[in-house]
Amino acid sequence: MGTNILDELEWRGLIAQSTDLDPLRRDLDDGVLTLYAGFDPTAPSLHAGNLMQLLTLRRFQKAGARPIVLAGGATGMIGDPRDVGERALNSADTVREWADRIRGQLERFVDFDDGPTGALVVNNLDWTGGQTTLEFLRDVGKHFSINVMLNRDTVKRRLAGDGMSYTEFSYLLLQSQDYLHLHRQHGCRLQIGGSDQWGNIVGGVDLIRRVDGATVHALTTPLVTDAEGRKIGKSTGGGSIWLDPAMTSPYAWYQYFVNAADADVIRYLRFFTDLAREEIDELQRELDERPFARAAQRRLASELTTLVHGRRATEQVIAASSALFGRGDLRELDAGTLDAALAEVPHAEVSIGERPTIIDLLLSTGLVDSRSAARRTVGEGGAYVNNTKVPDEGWTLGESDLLAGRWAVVRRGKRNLAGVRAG
RNA sequence: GGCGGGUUGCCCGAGUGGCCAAAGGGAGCGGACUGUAAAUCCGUCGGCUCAGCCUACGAAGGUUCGAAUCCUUCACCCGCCA
Repeated sequence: MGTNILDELEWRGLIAQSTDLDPLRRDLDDGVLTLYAGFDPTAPSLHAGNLMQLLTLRRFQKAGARPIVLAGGATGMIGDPRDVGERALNSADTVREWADRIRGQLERFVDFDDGPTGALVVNNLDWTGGQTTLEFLRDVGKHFSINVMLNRDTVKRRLAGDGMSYTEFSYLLLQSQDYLHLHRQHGCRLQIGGSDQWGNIVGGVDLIRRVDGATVHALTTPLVTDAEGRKIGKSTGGGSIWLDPAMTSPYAWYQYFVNAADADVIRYLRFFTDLAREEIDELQRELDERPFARAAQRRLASELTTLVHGRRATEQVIAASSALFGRGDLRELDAGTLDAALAEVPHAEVSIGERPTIIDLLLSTGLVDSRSAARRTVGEGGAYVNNTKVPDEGWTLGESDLLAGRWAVVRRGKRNLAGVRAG
C-alpha cells in the first residue's frame, strides 16, 4: 500500500520537489513511516492555502504512514522570511493563543487512534523554549554555512531589496532543528511542505545527515495559484479564506470554491479532493460539454465544505445558494426556506418603521464598508433588493418589499448577497 | 560613528510652494457580455450631514496668505566608509 501513495501524489500533481524518491519508496514499504508538516501561527486560523499540506498528511496516513502535525509556537515567534519584506513580530501571548487555536484545527484532519499510524500533535516551542543561545549556536548554528544560506532565493531577493534581520535569517536553523528533534524523538523520516519550504526542509535533511549520519527525505507540494497567479485561498478582495467559520462563514467558503475558474477547477479537484481519476475525468468532460452547469465547481465546493465544515453545514449552504442564486422568483420561496437560506449569508436587522434607505441596507449588512461606497454602488447600478435593481439612493424599504413578511434580499453586484430582517 | 540616497493612497510609482484627494500602471469594485467562469470593453476607486466639508503624502514642530513640495528635530530603510 505504501508504494502507491507516491504514485497517487504523482498523478494528482502534488509533487513539486523531492529528495530521491526511490529510497523514500523503500522506507514506505519497510513499515510505518513517520512524517511531519509544520504550520506557523501567523494568524488566529489556518487558511485554505494550508489545505495542501493537511490533505497530503492525511493521504499519507490513509496509506499507512504516521503523521505528525507541528504547530509552530517557536517558529511563529520568528517569522519565515518572505519576499515582501521583514515581518512585524507578534507578541508571545498572541503567538501562544494562535498556536493553540490552529492546533485545534490541525487535529481535525488526521486520526488519533492508538494504532501505529495514530497521529501526533506537537509544538516546537516545547523543545526550543528552554534552549539557551549558546546551546543553539554551538549545537545547531555550527552546522550551517552562511555561504549556503546566502544563496537561498528568498535571502538573495531580500538582500537585493530592503534587507533582512538576523532574526529572520535564523529561521532556517529553527525549522531544521525541528526536523532533527522529530527524527530523534519519533523517528520522523519525511518532512513535507509547500514548495516555498524546500530550502527549510532540506536544511533539516542536511542537519540530520551531519549530526546523526542519517538519511531522511523531503517532499514539497506545488504552490497553488489560480489562473491569474494569485495564491489559493486569497479572496478577490484580498482577504484570506479561513478555516475558522467565525472568520469565513461556511457559506463564504463554499462560494469561494464554487466560483473557481474553469481553468483552475479540475486541478483543484485533483489537489484537494479524494475523487478518483475517473470521476475527475468525467467532470472534465462535463465541463467541456456543459460549462454553464458548473458541475465541477459545485462538486469541488461541496467536497471542500464537507471536509472543513461537515456534511450538515454543506447541505445548508448548498440549499441557501440554490435558493438565492436560483433563476426563480424569490417571492415564491416559502418562509422556512428563506429563513434557512438567509441565515447562511451575512444579515442584519432593521426597523421598517425607520424607513431604511438602500444606503442603510447596504451598509448594515456589511455589503459595503462606507456610505460613500454604498452611494457609489447605487450610482453604478449594482444595488439590488429582491433581485430588482435599485437605481435611486433615496429608495426606502417598505412593508410591501418584504418576502414572507419579514425578509428582504439585498445584493451588491452579481454575487454578494445579504439578508435583511425587518424587526 | 561619518557621508550620501530614500520613506507618497491596497501595491508599484509621478509629483520640488497654489491648477493636488494627489499623474500613470496594477489590484479591487460596479456595469455590459456570459455560465455565480475566463477574456474584452466601459465606469469607478479616502471619508462625511456630499455643488460643501473633514482627514491624508514616515512622525513632531516651524516658515508662508497658502506645503506632499521649503526649514528643524526624530524614527526607520538602503548604500558606501570606519
